[in-house]
Amino acid sequence: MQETERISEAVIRRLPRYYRYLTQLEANNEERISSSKMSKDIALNASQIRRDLNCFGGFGQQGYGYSVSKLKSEIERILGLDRSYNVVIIGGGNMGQALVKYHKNAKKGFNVLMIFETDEKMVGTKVAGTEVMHLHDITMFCEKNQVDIGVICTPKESAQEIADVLVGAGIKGIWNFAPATVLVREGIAVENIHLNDSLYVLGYKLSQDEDAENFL
Amino acid sequence: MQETERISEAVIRRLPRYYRYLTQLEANNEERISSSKMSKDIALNASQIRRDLNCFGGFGQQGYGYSVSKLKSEIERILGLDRSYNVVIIGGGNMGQALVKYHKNAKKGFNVLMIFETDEKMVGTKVAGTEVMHLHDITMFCEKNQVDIGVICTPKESAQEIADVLVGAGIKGIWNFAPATVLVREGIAVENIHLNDSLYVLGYKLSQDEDAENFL
DNA sequence: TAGATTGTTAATCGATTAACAATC
DNA sequence: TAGATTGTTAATCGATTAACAATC
Repeated sequence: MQETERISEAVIRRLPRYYRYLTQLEANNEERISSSKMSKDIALNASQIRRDLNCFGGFGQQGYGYSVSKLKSEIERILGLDRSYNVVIIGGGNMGQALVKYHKNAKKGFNVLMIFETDEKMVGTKVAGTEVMHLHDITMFCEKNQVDIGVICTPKESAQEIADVLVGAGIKGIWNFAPATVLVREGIAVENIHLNDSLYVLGYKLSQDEDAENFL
Repeated sequence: MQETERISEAVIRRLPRYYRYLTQLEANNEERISSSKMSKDIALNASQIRRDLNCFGGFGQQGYGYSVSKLKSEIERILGLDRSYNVVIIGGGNMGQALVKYHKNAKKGFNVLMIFETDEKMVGTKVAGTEVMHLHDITMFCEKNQVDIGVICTPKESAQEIADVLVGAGIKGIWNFAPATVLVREGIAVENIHLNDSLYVLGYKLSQDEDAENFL
């Protein structure tokens, strides 16, 4: 049981990156990979890679490296990609619609059961084959269908309120696309996608690089 | 000139959060704010907040706190929200389309000039009022229109190739939505939005919380 | 002035990297 | 066996937090 010591968030956030890389290696029929080769390809320190992977158990072999397929399936297991989740989307605007389509096409394991809206004109219609239900039925629906994850795609004003409702309805994770900080009780996981924030940071970096060039 | 010492990325990534909070305070007609009140409301350590803000100069006043409007406009300036950027989107699929609409509605300062596609059926049409041009004209277009930012919304296979083309065409920043690591030369800024990665991390956290509950 | 709150230094904590012994 | 590469300890680096003097 190597997993007793809590794994830091920094490590977890690198796992999907390893996973993407391993998927690519597998597609190229590579059988083995060393931390030093990996280091070059994905621009992470080799020590760090070995340390990260070792958090979950000794997947490697001295003198050989790591088996691509074994490592890939271990990361799959750690990230829970072998499990499946029930998902609802709140808000049927641009982002909500894009996410429904995205899930339909690509994401196994995350089943979008329903979209919730307050706009009466949308209620009863379908978006990419997924039904739209009125928001006031969300608690009932989530309880009945054992929903794991709520995706918040509403305007920022309603984000916290929706989060509270979701948590009340027994949801365990929130994927938040609203440009607002949502606070939840311990034991509930929140992942934020703050598009604005990211764009602002990009803007900042651009101006920094400009300064650096003017300085030369 | 306090900005000589390089500001860490961790600090920069908190600025949009401060900014969101200040916008909200301003909407509520709050004139002043202390680091301790802020700390409670956005769940960050008060020392950290003071330290972060002080990276850019002494915006506060002992015994009083910070002026909401002054602090907000300082952060605006630091993040470059007073500037404006020329943007192109590469890939007119779900995500590309959602982003065009998003920018039309909400984002001042980021002007989407053109969408690029390889799908001949889309070329020449418009998405939410923005024209679609064939990808093979992208270099010419970017050079002619002084494009600052390229948004990659293509499948992962073409992401690196597109990034290389963009950099070759003089672009300074990349907003990457493709689930792939893009590597660029120094001086080019990249911001990644890896939706899959974020969802995987959410899945991981869910299973951790489950474990914790079983342990009780 | 007294009270409040910043700006800043010092202490702590955690994450990254280097180094190397273990071992395939 | 010799060479390669991991797993792991030790060293470094950077970020966070606590404490408090400065000052409004």
